[in-house]
Amino acid sequence: MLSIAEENYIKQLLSLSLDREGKEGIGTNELALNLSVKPSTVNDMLKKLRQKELIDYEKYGKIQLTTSGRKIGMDILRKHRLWETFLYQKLDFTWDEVHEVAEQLEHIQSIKLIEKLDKFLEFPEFDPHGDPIPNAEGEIQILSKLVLSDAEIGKSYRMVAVKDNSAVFLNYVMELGLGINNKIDIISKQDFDESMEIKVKGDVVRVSKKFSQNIYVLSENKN
Amino acid sequence: MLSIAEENYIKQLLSLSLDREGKEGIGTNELALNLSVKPSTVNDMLKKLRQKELIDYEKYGKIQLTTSGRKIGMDILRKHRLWETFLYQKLDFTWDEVHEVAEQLEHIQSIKLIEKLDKFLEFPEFDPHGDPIPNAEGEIQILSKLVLSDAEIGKSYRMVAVKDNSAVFLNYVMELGLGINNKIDIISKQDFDESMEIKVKGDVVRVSKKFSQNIYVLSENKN
DNA sequence: TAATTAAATTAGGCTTGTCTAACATTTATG
DNA sequence: CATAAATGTTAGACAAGCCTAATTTAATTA
Repeated sequence: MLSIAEENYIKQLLSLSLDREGKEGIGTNELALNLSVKPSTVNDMLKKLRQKELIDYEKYGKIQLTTSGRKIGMDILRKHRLWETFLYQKLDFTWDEVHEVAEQLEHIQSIKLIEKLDKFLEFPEFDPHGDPIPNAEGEIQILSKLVLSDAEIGKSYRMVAVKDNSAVFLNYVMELGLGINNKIDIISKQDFDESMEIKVKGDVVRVSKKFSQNIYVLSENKN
Repeated sequence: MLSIAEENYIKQLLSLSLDREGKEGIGTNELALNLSVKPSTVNDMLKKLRQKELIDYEKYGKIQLTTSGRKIGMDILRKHRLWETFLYQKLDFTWDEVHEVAEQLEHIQSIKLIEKLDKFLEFPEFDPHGDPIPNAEGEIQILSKLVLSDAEIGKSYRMVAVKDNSAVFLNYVMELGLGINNKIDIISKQDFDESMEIKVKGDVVRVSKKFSQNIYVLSENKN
């Protein structure tokens, strides 16, 4: 069982390696900066994590998660994103409030809790920020979400999250009858102002660029 | 902000003082036993808690929570019992599984979280063990729950929890149309086998002693 | 490539929360 | 009421995680 501190190092390593798509390894200073601790502290922890075979790392070298380190990181990320989804969907937290609390909740140790939470939330695929939730095996959906404004004419998508979380925006979204998991067909796009016509529940509506940039969708088409 | 260790000491002190209805204070050894640490460790912590004015305590004397210590303890107890209720009611944990996980969840720091959780659960008054949930002011309902078998003929009660949590029992409870918050009128009691007739939703049914000993109720009568 | 800058490491120290072992005080009992 | 037993306290040690200051290694650039 890892301590909260250890979990936070692993999580941050995973997050940094996801950002850079696993190219080159991560440095001590960089990790220190992201965790708001001093490099010397990171150095101590690196030795411990290497000892536990959670990272590959040698003196003055770059840091990389091992397979088991990565799995643990994914589990934490999964918990974080499931809790964010819970706070957002069930407790009416706003988009920007969820992160801080999820930072604490992600360290609760109980496999059963996460399984049951996942079920309670009806197995969500994306968190309220539109980021994919890893499955229990620590795998992340290959399909990555995109912004509605980048959608292609004639194709179908599924709304998975919103970017803007203001009341005005959410009200507008609701008025259009749009919600999480709704299907959206792209009817046409205007080159002039980049507005687009979309079909939602049988109705065709025109939305502005500003609007479509704040909706995350997932492609429903064969890949 | 208290550490998790500090919170656990306060919580245990509160729990012990509630058990003995606040008579004499609590001893170092006793506390150590309950927290699974050594008396010397407790002694160190006592000095710190006194420093923070959370306990009244002097060398070789007994320990008592101060008003602010008690308030903090009540807040933790409130969180613990709300989380237990959540796990039980929303995530389908069983009666005996909730405690362990709630021990962790009770230390999450977010007033908003607890307020929203309370609302989500529709302001429950009792946890799945039938223990009262302190309100946001750290007050506990004066009305204490009792076992249905101790109810008085002619009076009305409200079901607040079950003691037995087996599937067979819960099924039986459901078959009778009985659920949390349902009103129960006590019609009669048999001296021979201590079975009783109760009225639930207009229907009068007879239940055994074994049954009535596993239902917690709250008196609905004037006090 | 030599010198400078940046990055990483080491050494030593601090706090928290724990321990063991020794000592002090209270309480209970013969 | 004196002493044994129980309870409580102190001293000193240790691991985890953090720090600062000094040092070493690697990377950049003049």
